[in-house]
Amino acid sequence: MKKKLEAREAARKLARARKTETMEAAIRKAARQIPRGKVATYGQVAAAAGYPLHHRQVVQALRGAGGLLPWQRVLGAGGEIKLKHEAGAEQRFRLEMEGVRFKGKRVDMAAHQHIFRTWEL
DNA sequence: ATCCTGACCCAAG
DNA sequence: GCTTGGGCCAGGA
Repeated sequence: MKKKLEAREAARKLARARKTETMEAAIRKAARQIPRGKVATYGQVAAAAGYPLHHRQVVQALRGAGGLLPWQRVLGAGGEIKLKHEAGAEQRFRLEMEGVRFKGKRVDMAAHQHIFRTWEL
């Protein structure tokens, strides 16, 4: 009885997990395309992954994947770093190490914005 | 099912 | 530059 319910619950959970995994995988794939010295916005990464309007999930994906991704190359609209305090300082530091130049508080997007290759979608 | 939250985005004033 | 309001979406309590 109870066992059956548990099994069903587990299956449901798995299906959900796999679904989101696909989306996150696509997002990670897109994020990985950003080369050193280049950057992209959350919205662009989401769109490049095939999920426009899912900029928020990009955050989830980046947080989850942790150090396996060039998370520092993903910025908010206008080239703004959206992280706070220490994390934000580290992101800026990492980018500067890659040669990314800042215009005040924002990244010089005109010079460093990565153009995603549409045929890789 | 509802409510809240988040490394968001954008147009207005 | 600023704040405000509205829109978007998935995940967790």
